[in-house]
Amino acid sequence: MLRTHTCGELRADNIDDTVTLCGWVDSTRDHGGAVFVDLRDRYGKTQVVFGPESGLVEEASALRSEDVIKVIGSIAARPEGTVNEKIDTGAVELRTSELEVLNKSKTPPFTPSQQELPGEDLRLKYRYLDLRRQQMQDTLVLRSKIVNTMRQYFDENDFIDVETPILGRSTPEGARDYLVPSRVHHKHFYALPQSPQLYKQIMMVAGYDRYVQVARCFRDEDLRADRQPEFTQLDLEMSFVDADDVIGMIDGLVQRMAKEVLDLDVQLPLPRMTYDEAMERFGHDAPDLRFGMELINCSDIAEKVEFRVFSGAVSNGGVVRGIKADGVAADFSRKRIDELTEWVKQDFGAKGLAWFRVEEDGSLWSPISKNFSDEELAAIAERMGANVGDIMFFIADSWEVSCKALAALRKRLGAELSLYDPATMNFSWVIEFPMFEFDEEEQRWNAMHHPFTAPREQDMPMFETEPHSMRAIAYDLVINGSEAGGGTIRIHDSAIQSKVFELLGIDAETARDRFGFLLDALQYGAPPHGGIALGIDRWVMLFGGLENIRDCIAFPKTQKAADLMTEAPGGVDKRQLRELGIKTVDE
RNA sequence: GGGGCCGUAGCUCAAUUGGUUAGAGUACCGGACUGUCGAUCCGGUGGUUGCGGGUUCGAGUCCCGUCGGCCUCGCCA
Repeated sequence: MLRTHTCGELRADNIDDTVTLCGWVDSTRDHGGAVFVDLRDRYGKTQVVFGPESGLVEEASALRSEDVIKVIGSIAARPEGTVNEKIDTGAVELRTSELEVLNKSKTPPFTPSQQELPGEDLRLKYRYLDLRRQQMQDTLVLRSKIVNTMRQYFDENDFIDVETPILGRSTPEGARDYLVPSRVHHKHFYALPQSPQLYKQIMMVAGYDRYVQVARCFRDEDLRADRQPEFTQLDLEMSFVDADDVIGMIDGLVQRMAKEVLDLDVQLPLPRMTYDEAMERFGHDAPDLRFGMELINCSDIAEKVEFRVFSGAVSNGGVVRGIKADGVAADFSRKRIDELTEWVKQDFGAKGLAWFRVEEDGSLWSPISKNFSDEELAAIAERMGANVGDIMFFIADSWEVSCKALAALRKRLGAELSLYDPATMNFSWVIEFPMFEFDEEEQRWNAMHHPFTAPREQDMPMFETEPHSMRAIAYDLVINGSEAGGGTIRIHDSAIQSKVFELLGIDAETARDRFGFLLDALQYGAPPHGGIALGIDRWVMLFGGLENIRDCIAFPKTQKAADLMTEAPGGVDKRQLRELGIKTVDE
């Protein structure tokens, strides 16, 4: 080692020690006769002093931000009154006797310690500088801790870590695949895995009854603040289990993670709610349970009123549902309400946003209140549990639109009105998801999770009669209103698998073509099995209190899926394309 | 593919809402200074206002297009 200590470990105990430190120049304070340098590495900062006796003042005054240097000197207590309480090494300083500039830095576009964060494009272009920032280091350390804790936990529980292929085969279902052309087989392509789903089921057939993997997954879809084209899952699968076993295993992980990472005691079992209840009460399959403001269904009252917007929505098979914000009516100007209205219209296709304010006398006021009788207004107020000063928002629309719009409104108001402490952590399960959802555009059924998800035993007779009512043995882990993981018990019976394929419109030939290897495997002694995948990037976001998935990943992509540092994706040589049998087209 | 916000000195921002020579802090360069820790003080360099077009006597400001970053709807079994 070029150094004897790190920049974060020297204390009063080290006084009079001769030490060698290496690191980056964080800042310099040049007093002419003496120069002070804060030397930084990932462990901390240490003040390095170049006094006149060192003979190094001239060299030291030429040091600039991010130069990499090595210094040798003795540790001394700082003079009375010059102790720096802000840093752990603030009681001591290094009196330099030798200075070696290991590498001079160009003037950086920004420095890791500057108070104002530069624009994100610049941070991504110079990611190596951005990663020197304390906050990025803390996050990557947190991420490492989370992954290590997971690995350790599953190792203790007899899981076997198995790597599955990155080069796989495209399956048209689900997200868009990233494709990799084959040089050997022209016109044929590998697909990068959206998840190791099929492989892990094969591992169960192979008798490795507890599989786990930290798996990179790829989906070529548009990005969001919490979505990257490549992301990491903690993927696991277990044999001879039911949903309770998988949920229980993850419960234990959550408890341990909360304790080790946040020193938080979590009571088990984690609460569970059905999908139907979540949609009814919160309009979302991953409700944030840190605050109330639940959705309240007023359809039965609304269907009888004169006001066509309300009654018409119900008679057309829709609903009228609302949420209530307690005691903050005065905070909602017409302008603010108009903004919310525009938002639910633009983003969720709502036809409008009705609202009522509870006046001092307890009556409801609204631009539309003249369309309601006093009795009807009273009924709404009673159903909503309205009190003086409350404001209520209603969506009169299809069930789906009411869910989307109100869930989004609830989430937004919850944050804007500070209805919860952002530092709180809430863990829960949402279970019994629908097996199928109907694709209106293509007029066919889709698997809500994937086509290998097992239906509940009692729902089997509904294949022919009401597939929309069938519920899957599925479970999503929800943390603070985010889906932090999801899994299912799989079908291990080929007769049931056939019925699912049939309903999904996948004929036997197509099924063979796409999943033949899995169907074959399931016929050679497949144990009952199921599993789950946890979104590691999101766990880091949630445990780190971060708003942005890019801050959880060392080298993330922009919204257009580009890497600003490497400038990927990039063009390739004609020769490379020729070898692959690929021609590009101009638009 | 749709909606929205943003782009001015290396960086973070301002520019009296279309009006004189585009400013400040910081960084950088030079000078002074032996106890600072956001060092201080003095001086200085630094601009195709993302790019292209248009409107206008006049555009950083308005309009159109385009590139890039972010948020979002669709999409993400």
